[in-house]
Amino acid sequence: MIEAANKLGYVPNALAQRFALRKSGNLGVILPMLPKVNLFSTYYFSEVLSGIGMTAKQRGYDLLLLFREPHEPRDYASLFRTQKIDGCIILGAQDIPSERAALQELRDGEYPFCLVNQRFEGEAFCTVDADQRMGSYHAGKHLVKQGYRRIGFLNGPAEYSNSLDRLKGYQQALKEAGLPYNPEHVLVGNYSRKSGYGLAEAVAKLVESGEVDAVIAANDRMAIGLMQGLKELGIRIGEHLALVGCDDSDVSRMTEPPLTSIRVPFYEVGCEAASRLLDAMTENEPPAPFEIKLPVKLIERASSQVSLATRD
Amino acid sequence: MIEAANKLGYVPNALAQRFALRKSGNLGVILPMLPKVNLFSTYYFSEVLSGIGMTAKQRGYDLLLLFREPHEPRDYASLFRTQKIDGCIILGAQDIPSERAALQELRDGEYPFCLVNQRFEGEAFCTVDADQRMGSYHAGKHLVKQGYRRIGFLNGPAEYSNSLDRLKGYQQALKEAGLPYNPEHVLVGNYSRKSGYGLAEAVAKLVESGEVDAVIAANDRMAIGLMQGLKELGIRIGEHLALVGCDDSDVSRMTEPPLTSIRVPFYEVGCEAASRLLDAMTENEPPAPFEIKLPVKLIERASSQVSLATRD
DNA sequence: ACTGGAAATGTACACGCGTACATTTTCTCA
DNA sequence: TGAGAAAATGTACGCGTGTACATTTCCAGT
Repeated sequence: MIEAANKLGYVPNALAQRFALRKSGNLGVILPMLPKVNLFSTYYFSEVLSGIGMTAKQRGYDLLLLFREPHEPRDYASLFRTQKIDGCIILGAQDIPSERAALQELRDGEYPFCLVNQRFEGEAFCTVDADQRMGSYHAGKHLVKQGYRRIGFLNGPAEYSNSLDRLKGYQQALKEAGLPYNPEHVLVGNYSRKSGYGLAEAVAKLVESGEVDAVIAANDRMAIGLMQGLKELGIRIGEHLALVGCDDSDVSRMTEPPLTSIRVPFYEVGCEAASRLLDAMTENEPPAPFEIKLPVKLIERASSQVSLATRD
Repeated sequence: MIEAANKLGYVPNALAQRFALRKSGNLGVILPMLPKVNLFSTYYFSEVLSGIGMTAKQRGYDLLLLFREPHEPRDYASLFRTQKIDGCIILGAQDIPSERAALQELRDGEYPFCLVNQRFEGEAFCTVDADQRMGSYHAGKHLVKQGYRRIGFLNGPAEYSNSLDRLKGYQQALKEAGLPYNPEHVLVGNYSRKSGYGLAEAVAKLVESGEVDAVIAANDRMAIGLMQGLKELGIRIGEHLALVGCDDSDVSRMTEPPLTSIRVPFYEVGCEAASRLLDAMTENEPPAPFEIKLPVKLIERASSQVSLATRD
């Protein structure tokens, strides 16, 4: 019977199946448009996306890619109302009112969703994140161990919870080492290479005045921009200044000197988010909120070596 | 009437609409799994994907992302048979028998599809590509103009048509400059940084024996790997050897010295592929094959400057 | 051989929309 | 005011599957 159908070339029509089941079978992935203006690294997105994609595939879901243009109103709920998706994962979310409102609407409608790399203070959403706080904590500890005592911090914008996490880890490392926290040693870029480059002068001043001998950057792109800017100003990384990045992206291996960085398991983050979300979707109760933090790892390279610290 | 419906909170059900119309409304994008093993650059995929995504969005199509695992059988046609997609764009296709068979099946079934950055000799498929041949031709001309006369070539595997295109452009540039073509000056990697790194010794020998004073690499990743390997062997780019990459990826700006490279309009490639394919899909005749080649542009940076060439 | 229950098979309907066609209403012009 | 055309509204059905329920078949136990 079944083999007869196969021989006749019958293939079930996914459209009709899904209509009958009232399930789209689609897992939506919402992500900001990222061409040209590479605020986020493509490395980050492709890793997370691959993780989501693999997990969804294994569990029989298709991936619907939903690009959000920068200033488009965030109406995630109608994707559910129109039955285009059965659940969604949101990448590159920001802690701004319109985003919060859109997410609250999802929660109130009991639509299953999961945030990646962004948490919202005071809200019990499902979130999978890397332990960014521990990341910059380890970076700070590492620099202290290498003998650096005047550690600056190059952070990203506050609308990303990761920025706050990283700052906390940095502060914690300073505190444990008995070093003072000085807000003037914290600079803020926007995660782009250019913003790092643009802050090179400010960092140079801090270095030249002896206020700072090491910098932790909140991502590799800014770290690399900073490296380039500092180089033009005659400041050599690994000699005049130690530098630690974050993401352990491809480019961290390609700089001169290679960049010490914090490895974030982005692929696993994607897997975890998809896996948890799909779990919640199969039991059709309102999904229980969770906050996962995956461990990160410091990858030591030459940019944070001991060279200058030993000289005083 | 219509406003009444809106007030009552009616939203049309996309599932039912599509079922009734017998159209999925989905544009499939097939791409190889790319985590960890970064044979392809994430830059390439995210640019092309963004271009496709924007175009599809404007025209009311959703994007269905279909990851293909390396050794999975390529059954693209059943995506159409099950009505999961109405058309598809294939990224990272390879010229190997199983791929050709899968594509021929699509064509025989008159399923609309478009290849990106891969052409198949002897087949009339729809293709959008960058003019890679002109790219390495310009690179060659540029190096000749800078005074280099012993130009080597670091290519990628032959199952990508772009590799052959680039080789042809390289040969053409040599010919026009009256320089001999020597197959021993062509090395083959696999587009990964590591493969470039691994070929550094071979290149070093060619440089030290005076057989080669410049190299064109088929992508930036291999060029950067090569740079790193050569550096460890004491050969300095821009001094002992000129180097040109291809892709003009982010990293080309981050190397030391910055890498001359060929800018490929990947975003536009994505737009063009999606746009043409959607055009073909709306007229529901069997799609007329096309082969588009988008122009590329040489971006001159320090890695191919005149420094050594002027010294002899 | 008869009964009871499990398994296999058959049947009818619902899902929510688009569409074609029938019906009603509105409008135009004589 | 009425005829005719044009527009608005109403109605019925089909799309291909899942599912619940009715029916039949099968089989074991007595």
